[in-house]
Amino acid sequence: MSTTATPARTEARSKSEQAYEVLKDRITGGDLVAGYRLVLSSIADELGFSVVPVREAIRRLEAEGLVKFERNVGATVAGVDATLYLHTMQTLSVIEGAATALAAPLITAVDIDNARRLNAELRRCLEEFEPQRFTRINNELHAILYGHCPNPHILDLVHRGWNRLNAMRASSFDLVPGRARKSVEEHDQLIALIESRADVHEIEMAARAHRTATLNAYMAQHQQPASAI
Amino acid sequence: MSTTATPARTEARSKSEQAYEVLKDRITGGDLVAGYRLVLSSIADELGFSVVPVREAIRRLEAEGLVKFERNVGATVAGVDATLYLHTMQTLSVIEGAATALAAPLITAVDIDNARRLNAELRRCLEEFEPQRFTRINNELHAILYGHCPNPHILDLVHRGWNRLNAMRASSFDLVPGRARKSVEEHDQLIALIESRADVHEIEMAARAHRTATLNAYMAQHQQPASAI
DNA sequence: ATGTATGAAATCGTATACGATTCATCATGG
DNA sequence: CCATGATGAATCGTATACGATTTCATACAT
Repeated sequence: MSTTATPARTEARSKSEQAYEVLKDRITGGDLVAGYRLVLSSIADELGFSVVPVREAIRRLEAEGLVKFERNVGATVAGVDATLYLHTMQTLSVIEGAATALAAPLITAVDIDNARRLNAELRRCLEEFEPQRFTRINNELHAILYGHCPNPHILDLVHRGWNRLNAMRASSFDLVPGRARKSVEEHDQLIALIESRADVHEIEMAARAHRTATLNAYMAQHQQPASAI
Repeated sequence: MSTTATPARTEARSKSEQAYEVLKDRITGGDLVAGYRLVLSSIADELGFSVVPVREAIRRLEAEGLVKFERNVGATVAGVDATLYLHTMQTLSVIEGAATALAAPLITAVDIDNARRLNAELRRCLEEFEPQRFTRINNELHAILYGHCPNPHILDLVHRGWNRLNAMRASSFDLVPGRARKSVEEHDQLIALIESRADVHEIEMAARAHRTATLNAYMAQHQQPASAI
């Protein structure tokens, strides 16, 4: 305690980080719709900070692709352009596929159990029609599968991809009607593959295909050509 | 003189960007050795700027992994830890493989010609022993192969990966003696594969293997276990 | 009526100033 | 002699202030 009253805890995160967390949560949580304009002074006032840390937070969000920043004009929440969605999904298919493959050899029996439990939850969400919950559980399930990836860079890229995707409200499954059910089945196959210690390359391709299938379903519904990889 | 003499050209980049460019060039150019300490006020004085834009530039470099930043302590040029090198190479192998595969169908005959010319240059660099030039030409050659990748996210990740790698002086080939010669041969095979419009998956695996081979050579020399993917 | 010039308002960009934190140094007691 | 706590310098974190740029509305001329 430096002065007397307030402990001034050294572990307290900086205001830049606080602003970053708040804005990130709002964007990925869907509170801020795409195209929403982020004005530095307004946000600063609301948070009780100065504009400087807010500015830094926004630049950081820009680097992660969650907001678009134009010089001397301002920042807006990144839009959901169809091609942007395509590119994000494609990138994530590659990265998450690799992450899942790298994590597969290190997965434990407990992880497998948890994954199966979550997938059962997903089935229940389907029956009771809880899309919100479905999306959340789906995130957790995949996080288990790629979580042991020993390469922090790749892990970081996966997280960024998921963030961007979550920011695009109507998270994949709302967009394509029949997709969710198939997705759950693919989870079963993928989990079985990992459990059996299959070839890492096979696992990678399965994980990639799982995501690419969602993408293709989306593309088919929106009548656009899908590029193969 | 901002009022009358100088038109105050609107195209001038902001000081943040200028600082970013300068620092990035110094780091990737090898002028700043790993571990070098970046003090805000010193850099600001040297560039004639205030600390604010310099700070922003450094945070941006941090996001790209070129500098390490510690709160209330300062920034240092990111180190060349062996495991960091491994992780960066592994990530790049995945990303660049995908980028090359996605770009392959869009490549032109001119590109193929240029690639072959550059690879011939590489051979000459080997004979005349010009490692610096080899690294530069090698960059250009790969840039041609993945350049047409239609996914800007993936392209961006590739560039970041190369930046990080370039920042690690002793760029791969100085580290492993016999590797460069084999690398040139693999280029020939990869170019032929792309020219023949081979299966994109095959191209992806070849491009990935090309980079993984460099990584494995490095690992073998440093007696560490290589993880398979 | 439409296009263009002019002005004001909004917002960003940067400089300066000061408080907060970390780290090293040194004195002090065991 | 070593451990521990105080003290100071170096550096980062943020607030405030002001200048620069963009944008939009308005008035004017064609």
